[in-house]
Amino acid sequence: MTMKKPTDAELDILAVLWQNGSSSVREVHAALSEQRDVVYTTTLKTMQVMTEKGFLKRDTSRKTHIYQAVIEAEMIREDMVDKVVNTVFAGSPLKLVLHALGSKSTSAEDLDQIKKMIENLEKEQ
Amino acid sequence: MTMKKPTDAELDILAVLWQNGSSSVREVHAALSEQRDVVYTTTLKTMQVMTEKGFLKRDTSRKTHIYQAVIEAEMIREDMVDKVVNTVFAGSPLKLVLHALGSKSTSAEDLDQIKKMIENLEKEQ
DNA sequence: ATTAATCTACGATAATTATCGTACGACAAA
DNA sequence: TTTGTCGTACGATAATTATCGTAGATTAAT
Repeated sequence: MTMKKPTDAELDILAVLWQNGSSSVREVHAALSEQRDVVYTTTLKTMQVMTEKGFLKRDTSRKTHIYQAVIEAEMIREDMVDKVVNTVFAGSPLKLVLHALGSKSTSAEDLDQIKKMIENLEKEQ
Repeated sequence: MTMKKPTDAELDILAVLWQNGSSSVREVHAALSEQRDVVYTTTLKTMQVMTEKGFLKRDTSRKTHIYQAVIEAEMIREDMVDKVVNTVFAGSPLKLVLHALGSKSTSAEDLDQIKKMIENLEKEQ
């Protein structure tokens, strides 16, 4: 009973729902349109398909259906990170971490949090 | 002239070539077979298509062609990490880092390296 | 020289994704 | 009540991926 993984386009829609919470197609489409060109009915259709697949569920009690993510981000993080690590980072999580720290500007607070995390990990060992 | 991104199956093949260096189809296929079930000619065909796309180039001077990756891991890291961060980590690189540190057992040496990296970043600020 | 093993070429097709257009119902405004 | 807006349903199809099977060439082994 393994949940099939969402496609690229589906992932973008899930991201919107995770970010903003349950939304109408119109709302999701507005957010998507900021990233790339897409027609309204394409978004609609994709969300309907995602509902069939079990990724989303919806409230149809009103004219404007409200969609909610069923699958949670936590459920696919592991797989996605593994894939990235095992392909473009030669299987080394360390490289991924160093890359993430290096390429993106990380705030002082964030660095603090990471240091705390490291201290905890060192205690465990 | 944007390089189109490799598909999932293609990425697996690239990973093998990045890891082991230029290889024959037979060699790549052997590595792939350890991960999942796939027929030899499928691997062959995919690698031929990848060559057409410009992801690979090959030495055909001998009977057994030797394939080499043209695209480098560095060229698509950014995009892949961005995608992961923006979808399953709510746009926060920090969350990705904490996740990577937490879920995988990180060695003391690795933690040390990260600490050094953080110190350097703090100096810069 | 046969036979067997190893490879590439390549067509075919299944499967999956991504995109749109059209139809049509509900509802509100004029 | 007619018209325009907003929404869903859904078929169709293009585009892309993924997978195999078969044919035929080359090389090695007997």
